Amino acid sequence: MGRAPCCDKANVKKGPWSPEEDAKLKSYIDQNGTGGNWIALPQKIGLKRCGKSCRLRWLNYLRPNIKHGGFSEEEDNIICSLYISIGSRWSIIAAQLPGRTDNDIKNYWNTRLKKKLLGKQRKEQAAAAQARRATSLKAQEQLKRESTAFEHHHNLPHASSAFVNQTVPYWPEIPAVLTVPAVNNQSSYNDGSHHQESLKNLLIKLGGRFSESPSTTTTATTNYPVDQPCTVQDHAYSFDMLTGTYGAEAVGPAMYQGLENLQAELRELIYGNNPVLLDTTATITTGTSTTSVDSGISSWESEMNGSSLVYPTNMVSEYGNLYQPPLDQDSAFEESSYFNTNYVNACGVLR
DNA sequence: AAAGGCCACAACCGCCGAGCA
DNA sequence: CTGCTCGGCGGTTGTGGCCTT
Repeated sequence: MGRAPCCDKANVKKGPWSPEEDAKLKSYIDQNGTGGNWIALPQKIGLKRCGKSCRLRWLNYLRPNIKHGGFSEEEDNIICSLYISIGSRWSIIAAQLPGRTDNDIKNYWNTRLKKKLLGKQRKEQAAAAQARRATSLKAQEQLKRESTAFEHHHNLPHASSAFVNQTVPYWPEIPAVLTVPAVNNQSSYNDGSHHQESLKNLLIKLGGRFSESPSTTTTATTNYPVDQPCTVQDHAYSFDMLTGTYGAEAVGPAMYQGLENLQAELRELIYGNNPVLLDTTATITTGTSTTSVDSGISSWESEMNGSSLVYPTNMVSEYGNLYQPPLDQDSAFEESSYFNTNYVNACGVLR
């Protein structure tokens, strides 16, 4: 048995509000306030409306100082930035924009901002795909040359190594988690998992694809998912995402020596113009190897101030996942004045 | 000029959590 | 502790106006 309806559905009017209804509601609330009981309010003033409908009408339309339409660039940026940080918490986002309602912002996001982001994303996707094809081809050729030289040096029959015949990608998958800063004074939303989920959802909505592996948990060190297709980790390589170098236990590091350009290109490709991925604060575990690097808030902040936040679909899909800075970054962020000062330019992508 | 498609926005629906008896 | 009510929220739908063909 379901819950009792909030009102008698048969006797309430639905659909657009008439000016008379608006006037009745507004006049009553102006004089008496809501009385703390929206459900009873429509009966008091003789409106055949559901109490929730009255509340919504008041909050979204009749309330004083409500702004409609005409979002400024700054408002765009704030919405975008906060959405990336906290997800679809429209009421919180609305609280940062005086005169705007959560419904307004939600509509604006769904009808315009999201499309703007997608349009930009597609452009970047096309460019990145082109770059990746070129890089991949180059790497394949180099690998072939190295392999041939290796075989020749060790007097091995050509292409006898199973390694050569495997369809191993030239770079590892990126861990499936990523942490973004919390909004100041919104403690209920300061848990890292929520941020990860929000951003993950955003990227999925924008066309990305994520592994649902256990690595989506909030941990500073992440193992690659075991259910992924053949990846570098499967072959016991370690790969420093930041320097592009392979670990000592790697099976075939020599095959990658001399590929400095490739490393740089991969770094550019993977991290690209990406504020989070560019953050050089990862602890990345590839198989059995863990690579720790510097951590800090400042890099996130600086990147947030100057970079596109769009994650090209192909990067998300091809590399599977994003990486997560150490967890304690979240709490450090809560103590910073990040959102009081630094969120505005985060969406340069919109321009 | 008319029809169909698209878009923006208002409003509704249903779930959830807080507060209270 | 439990169950109920209400407010709040986010997702979804309906509708009217504008644009394109």
